[in-house]
Amino acid sequence: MKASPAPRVRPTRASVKVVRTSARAASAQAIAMTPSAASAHAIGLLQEHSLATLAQHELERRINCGEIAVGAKLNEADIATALGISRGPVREAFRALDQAGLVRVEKNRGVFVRQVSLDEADEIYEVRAVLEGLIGRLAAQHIDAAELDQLRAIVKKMHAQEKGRKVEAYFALNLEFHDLLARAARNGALLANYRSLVNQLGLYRRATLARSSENIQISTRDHEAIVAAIAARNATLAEKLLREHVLHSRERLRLALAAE
Amino acid sequence: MKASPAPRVRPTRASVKVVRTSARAASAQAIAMTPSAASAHAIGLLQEHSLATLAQHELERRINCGEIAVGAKLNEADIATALGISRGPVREAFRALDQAGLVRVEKNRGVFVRQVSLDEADEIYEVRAVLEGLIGRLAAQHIDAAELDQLRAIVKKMHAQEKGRKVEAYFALNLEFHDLLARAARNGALLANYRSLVNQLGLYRRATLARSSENIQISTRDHEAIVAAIAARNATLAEKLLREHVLHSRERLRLALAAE
DNA sequence: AAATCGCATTTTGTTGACAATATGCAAACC
DNA sequence: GGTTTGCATATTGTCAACAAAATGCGATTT
Repeated sequence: MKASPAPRVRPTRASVKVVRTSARAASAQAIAMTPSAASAHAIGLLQEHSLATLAQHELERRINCGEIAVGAKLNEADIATALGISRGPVREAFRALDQAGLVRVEKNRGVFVRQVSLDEADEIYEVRAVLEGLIGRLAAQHIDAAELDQLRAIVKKMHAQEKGRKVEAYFALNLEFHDLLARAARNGALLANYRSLVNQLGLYRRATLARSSENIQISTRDHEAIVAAIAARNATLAEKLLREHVLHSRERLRLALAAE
Repeated sequence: MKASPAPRVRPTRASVKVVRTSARAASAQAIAMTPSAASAHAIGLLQEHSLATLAQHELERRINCGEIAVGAKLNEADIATALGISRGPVREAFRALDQAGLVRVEKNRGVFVRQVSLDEADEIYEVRAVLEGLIGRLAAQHIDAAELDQLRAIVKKMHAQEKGRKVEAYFALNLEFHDLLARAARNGALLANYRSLVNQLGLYRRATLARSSENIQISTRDHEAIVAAIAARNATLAEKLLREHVLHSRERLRLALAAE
């Protein structure tokens, strides 16, 4: 389910009609119910998440962290009982995940975690490169000081990891770096498409292997140059650097596979 | 969750096991069942489409052609009875459409055809511009002679429409032109993302109005230059022209709205 | 008269049951 | 021996009923 942060107009019955979550929370505060931040958060979760979206996110998590193997078959009944729900919401989650490119649904046969071949990964990387270029261009124009600081902090942490062999930690930092940049571009459609591609790239069967062989030092140098270009508000350079950075990543991935 | 440990490659009974649809169809031909093309197509449809995907495509069609208004509420029960099915498949279709960005699902309130604001349309156009640029670059490299001919035929038809006021026909040709180009790029991820964006742009509330005020002559000149660049295998020029073509379209859309 | 409250109705969320299809094994057949 | 055929099982597709929430209207209160 999408975020739909905005309008929510619904003009009917303006008197009784509340703007829902926000107005509801506001009135609760006005009456001094003072719900703890925790319970308020829980209420928000229940209001926003149906069992279907819950199942969707949980499956997404398990697929991304490798808990569910690529290519594995997802049994409706098993998943339903594992999550303590019925098959209906699980099926709905499957449809969303299929559209997101994380699983493929074969009628009367089942749903399988999508396999991304090397060729497909190449294709995805090529699209990601131009999107990332656009991210660089827009981020250079729209990023604010706080975000720039966060960017620098992430690069600093990357340096700290450089010597240690904590590849997983570096990988997480890398994701954080690029997602922060994508948000700083201030373009919702771009952000959604970027995240979708990254999600699908996570499916590439040997991604784990690739992580370990990625040349962290080079990658970190890339990141430093990118931050510098964005801090200097040089949109053209940021675009170029980010696009090339993605293509370099693809090249490193290819070399790592060839070296096997 | 049982986790289905193994990828379940299904190696068992290699003799009987078929690779499904393809092998099935092949064996049918081998036995000289010779099903008529029509019935073979029907069988394929039934094998591939569940009621959920059927509902999804039907709703997509009705939304795209304006039969279902932007912002309209989609009532589960109504749609189910209208399609002659139950609510389950309809709900599954909703999840897929939500993920595709065509509708938004609000828990306990219903699903609504997504409203795309002018700002959002701008954002989508900006993403589409870089994707279309990549399409131009790749199409210049990979397009074959038959596709080039089709491209030229479409442009020719556009010229024929130029004088007539058949805006709808021109609009359809325009879609066909760009989709053909997107296919010629030979990149599945790019094609999927491109189509998703175009689909969402179709939701822009005044798209119909914009079509009529779009300067057809300029647009057709753009198309001719694009075809020329691609025929000359000039990837760099094709990329530039297509990106600018999209941005010009956005500009025309903006002007048409401002003139209201 | 305006706002609030309560209740009937409508609509969505979830579930369990049933039907249709595919899968896997064993017997039969050449 | 290898292939086909039939049947038991498992899994998916669809449906209808139930539960929960929201909506809309009218009564009540101030």
